[in-house]
Amino acid sequence: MPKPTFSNIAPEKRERVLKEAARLFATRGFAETDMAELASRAAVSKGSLYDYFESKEDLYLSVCRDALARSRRAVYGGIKPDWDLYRQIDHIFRKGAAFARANPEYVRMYLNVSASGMEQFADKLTRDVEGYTADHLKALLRQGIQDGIVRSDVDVNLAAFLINSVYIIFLASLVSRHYQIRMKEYLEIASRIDARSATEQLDKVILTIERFLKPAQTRQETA
Amino acid sequence: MPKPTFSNIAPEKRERVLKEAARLFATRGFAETDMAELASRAAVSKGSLYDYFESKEDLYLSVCRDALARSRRAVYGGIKPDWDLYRQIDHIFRKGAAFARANPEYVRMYLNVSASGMEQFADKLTRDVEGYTADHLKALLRQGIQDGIVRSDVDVNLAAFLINSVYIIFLASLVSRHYQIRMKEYLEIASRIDARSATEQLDKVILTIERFLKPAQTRQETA
Amino acid sequence: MPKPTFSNIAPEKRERVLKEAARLFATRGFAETDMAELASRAAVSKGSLYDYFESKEDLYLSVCRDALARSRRAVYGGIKPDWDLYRQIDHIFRKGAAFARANPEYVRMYLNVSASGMEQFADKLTRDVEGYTADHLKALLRQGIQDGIVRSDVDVNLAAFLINSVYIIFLASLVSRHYQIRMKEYLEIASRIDARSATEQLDKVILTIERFLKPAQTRQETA
Amino acid sequence: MPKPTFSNIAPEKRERVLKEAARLFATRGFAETDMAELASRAAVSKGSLYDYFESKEDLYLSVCRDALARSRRAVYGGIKPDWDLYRQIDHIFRKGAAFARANPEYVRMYLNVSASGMEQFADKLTRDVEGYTADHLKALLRQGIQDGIVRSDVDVNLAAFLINSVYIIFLASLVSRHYQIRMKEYLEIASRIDARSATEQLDKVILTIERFLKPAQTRQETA
DNA sequence: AATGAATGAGGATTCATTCAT
DNA sequence: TATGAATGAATCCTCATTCAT
Repeated sequence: MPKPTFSNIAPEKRERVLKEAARLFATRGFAETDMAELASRAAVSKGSLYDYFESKEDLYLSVCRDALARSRRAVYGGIKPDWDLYRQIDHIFRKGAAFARANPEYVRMYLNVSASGMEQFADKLTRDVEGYTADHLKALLRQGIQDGIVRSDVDVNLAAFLINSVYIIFLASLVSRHYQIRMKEYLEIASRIDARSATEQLDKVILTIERFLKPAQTRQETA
Repeated sequence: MPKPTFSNIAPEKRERVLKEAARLFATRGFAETDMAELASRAAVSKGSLYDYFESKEDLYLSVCRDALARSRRAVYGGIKPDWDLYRQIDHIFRKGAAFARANPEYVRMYLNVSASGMEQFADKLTRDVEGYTADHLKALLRQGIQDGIVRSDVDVNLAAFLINSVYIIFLASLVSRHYQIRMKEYLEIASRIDARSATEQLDKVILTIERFLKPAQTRQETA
Repeated sequence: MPKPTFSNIAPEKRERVLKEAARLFATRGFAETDMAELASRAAVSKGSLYDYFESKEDLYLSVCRDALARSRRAVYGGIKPDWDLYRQIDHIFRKGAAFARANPEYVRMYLNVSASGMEQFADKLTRDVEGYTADHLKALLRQGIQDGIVRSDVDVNLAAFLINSVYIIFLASLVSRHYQIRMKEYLEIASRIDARSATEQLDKVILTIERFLKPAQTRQETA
Repeated sequence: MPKPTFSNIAPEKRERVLKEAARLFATRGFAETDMAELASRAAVSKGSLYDYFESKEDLYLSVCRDALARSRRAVYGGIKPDWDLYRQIDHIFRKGAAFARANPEYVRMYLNVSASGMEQFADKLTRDVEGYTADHLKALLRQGIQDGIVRSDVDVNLAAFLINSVYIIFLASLVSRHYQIRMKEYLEIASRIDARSATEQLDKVILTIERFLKPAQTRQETA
């Protein structure tokens, strides 16, 4: 909830503020981000920042909401409703990974919301963020079972939970130092994780999810 | 690396410092934790804290290392080497969940290391933390394949990565507000996640992992 | 000295600005009053405020002068020149108290001028405010002595000073938290000071002043 | 309620802080006083100020309480319990005036508490300050009536209220620009109010109070 | 005459760390 | 080894005033 002033200013300025805020919050974290530095990077005055947002918290929340909208557009925007579960999962994972590579700051900010001291933001953001994805995945799974392309003994809620967990950790592995190191340790990758190696792993992950979901006969056909 | 002084003081004081530090860091996060408050909670003087540790960073790192040792003991301590993969996974997940419920501060600190601004700690901790688990899981998987209790088409590294990812997210869901809300959204749990409902979900998760790993015939036998 | 612009605008707007300024200055004090808040309460733009007045100081001064004119009209307006001292004092005290109850903000602003940091305003306002009252009271006292209704041994200047002092403190006791508490402590009033109890005390104050001024024989007659 | 630290530091430093705080608060007022300037004047660091006091408010309150104790000691300290009303009033007014001349900052701070925005301080200080004086004056008046040195038709509470009102305004006239100008206007004093002219007026004020309180016969004897 | 976005100096408060005792 | 007073840079936020429209 930015102040009304924020919608009155030049769109480029608005973009600049949101973008630099995301970059800084994603680099330093909420507590360590300095409003003065943010203002100077966004080429606005400190005072203006407070004309646009009630507080640092409000700014953070606004950036998160903006990030959410953007990522949803980027990941879910191109989906055709008639695509089946597997095509949609493939699309979501690939667009998600591409988005994470192009906008690592947004994924970092997502991860930060699970850190200590960020509960206030989780309370205001998480249900919104996760509810959408959860509903989407569950609907797809249910339809998949109905259509016979998903094993009927799959627990829809748990499967959605697990698929999204893998999604989160995979994206996190593209943007957070900790998860990067971890992924390299697990997948025995020596070099920096570049687009190529990321895609390579992504292929395997998607395949694994499919194999896990498809009914026995279907799987054999695929193999 | 605490200073030598830290090993000379009374063990109860040492415990108190580590415990209160973990609690505070896990509640507030690194940046927001106040050394003065920490000192007062641990009933030592601010000066003493700096007699024991080089800096706030050093203290944080020491607490993390201590936490790692404790959690490893709690989770891997009771494992008999001759247990097979499934028995070990069951043990690890259950002990891990119990540990997370008993010591949420340690899991929270783990999560914090993936947040922005914590890269310095990830660089010093992550490989250690993850390497051990990764090696253990991979060895088990390899042995499992050799013994014919794990599907031979499983990619060992990726499977270890995925199993551990699920483990992390599950524990996170027991201690972090964000992941709690998320889990409740996915698994459609209305009430607080208590020991009972956590175990219930855990059973399903463990079962799902098994089903995913076991060769077709084995799975059919199980069913 | 508002700018000429201020006399060109709609009278209702002029009133609104003066009234809201008085209310806010009287509530927060000069330093703590925010020109932005004032503008929004008066439903004018911040820019307009500076079209009407040179500065915050100028606005404050203007409000004080306006308050002075209003209070003089309210208190001295209804006096007939042929009334004697006692009738006029009675009238002044009662109209003054009524004015204070109806417009506490003006009396509060008067009190504020004696606070630290307000010397600039005292220099510009006090002589004006006090000179008028002093002259009036002294003239009345002199006439009273001449007419034999005031003790001849009364020091006119000091008596005027004391009468007005009592007047000030009494009005202050109707509008300022500090003087309210003080009055309740002295006069042992338990409840809020309402119109009834204020009038009751006022009667006694006026009577006391009369008794103090009247020559011995006159006083006995009165008793 | 300063923090315990404040009682641990060197007494000279403690005095310095209280004294410079009183000076600055009395010069600028609460809102306009800068903690940084105060720290530098008291030759302590800004941080230390916050080791001694919870906040600016706490510091202000502490200075007021200290001022109250000092002024009470200065004014009421030398009184012998067997002195009669008139001797005590004479003593109080003269010591009060001397104290105000020697420590104008304390009287200014008293006046500030009645200004807008200072209600929080009035709530915490006024009853204490005024209760003591009120009780003292009322007891003296009651005793005076009993002893036949005070007119029996005097309303004790109101008389105490009025005497103290005159006391307040008189002291205020020694320290506040506004009340100084006002006094000069009323008493037609052209020059600065120095010790001599102040004492001169004080004599008259005390005499007037006496004349107002003494029974008719006594008064005639006095005259 | 009116608007409201923009500015940046200013001000309260915090906190890691030091050091004399 | 223990203490806790001292420091001052750092940081969030405010606000009088200006000025382009």
